[in-house]
Amino acid sequence: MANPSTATPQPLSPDEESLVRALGQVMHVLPRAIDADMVGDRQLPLTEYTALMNLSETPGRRLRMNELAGLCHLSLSGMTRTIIRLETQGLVRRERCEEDARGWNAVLTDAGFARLEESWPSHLAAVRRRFLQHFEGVDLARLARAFQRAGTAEPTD
Amino acid sequence: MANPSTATPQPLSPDEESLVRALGQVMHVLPRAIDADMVGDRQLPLTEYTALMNLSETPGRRLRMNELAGLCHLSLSGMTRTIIRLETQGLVRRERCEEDARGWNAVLTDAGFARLEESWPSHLAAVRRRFLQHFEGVDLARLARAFQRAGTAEPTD
DNA sequence: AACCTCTGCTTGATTGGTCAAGCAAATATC
DNA sequence: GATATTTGCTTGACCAATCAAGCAGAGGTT
Repeated sequence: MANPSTATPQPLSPDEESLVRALGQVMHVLPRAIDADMVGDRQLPLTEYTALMNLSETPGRRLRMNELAGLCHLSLSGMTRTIIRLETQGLVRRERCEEDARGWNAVLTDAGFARLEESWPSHLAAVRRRFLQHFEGVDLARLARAFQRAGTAEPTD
Repeated sequence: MANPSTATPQPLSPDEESLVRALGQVMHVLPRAIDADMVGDRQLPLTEYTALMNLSETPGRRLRMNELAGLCHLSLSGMTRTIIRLETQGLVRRERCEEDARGWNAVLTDAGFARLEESWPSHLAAVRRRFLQHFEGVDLARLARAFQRAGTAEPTD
């Protein structure tokens, strides 16, 4: 990508403009709102909830730090720190990886699973109230595909 | 909000589930990608760009800290710090507010405006490539309205 | 088997944000 | 018009994330 903006692209149309602005606002408001709902409700911040949730969906309820970080959209060091927080609460335990002694597995404890079960209704409700509720009548599957493209695709140069 | 999750709401459908996951990813990836494009291109981080942009769209190219913070989706103290960064680069100047001596106006300097003009093609290109491009064929106006609701609405209890 | 080099994770330093406390000007109340 | 309260912004303390450097185990090459 030597100089991606040699030619100035088409300015945004009014619809594009308001979509971009609205997305900016949602990206700011939504995680805070959901996090606040959950913390107020069950004392479990969104980052930690996400980690527990991803662990719970996995056979053996365990994941390598690497993979978990990817699933949580966190850097490896951010993940380390999150797991440490969870470990001190007894919600997660770390075990050396059997096939590769450099690796660690984060393992969901029974307490962690219980905590997750306790929290998920609160999370679910927050997601519905704060987000999904406002998309009645929108083609969700199509929208999801568009977001997946935007989230994963490399930009066309 | 005494206990918003007394009744467990309906679990997410597969479409809802993947929309939520995809949104999570986009919220993580998109600002970083755009910011990286812009920093690589013009050395102007997204937060600072947003501040300059909002100032430029205003009569007199000036705004009270309060209003600017709202437009930039930043806390007042976060805004103070951003403006300080911009001030040391000479892109913004602060002036006591005439009608209310407690208040400050952030004023876009000529250098700041020039910097913005220099950067906006890069920002525009990034937004198109990283985001809008993936929404061909989607009803943008309708989508924008849904996001506005999600961003501004108080949740229904 | 001794030696790179690579990989998986942690740790230290920094950053960009938040909240709470502080300060100075404005406004209301008596 | 003095005092109390509120408002607008800044400052200090903190926090959760990042990046870069470090360390220990794995794996190849000779």
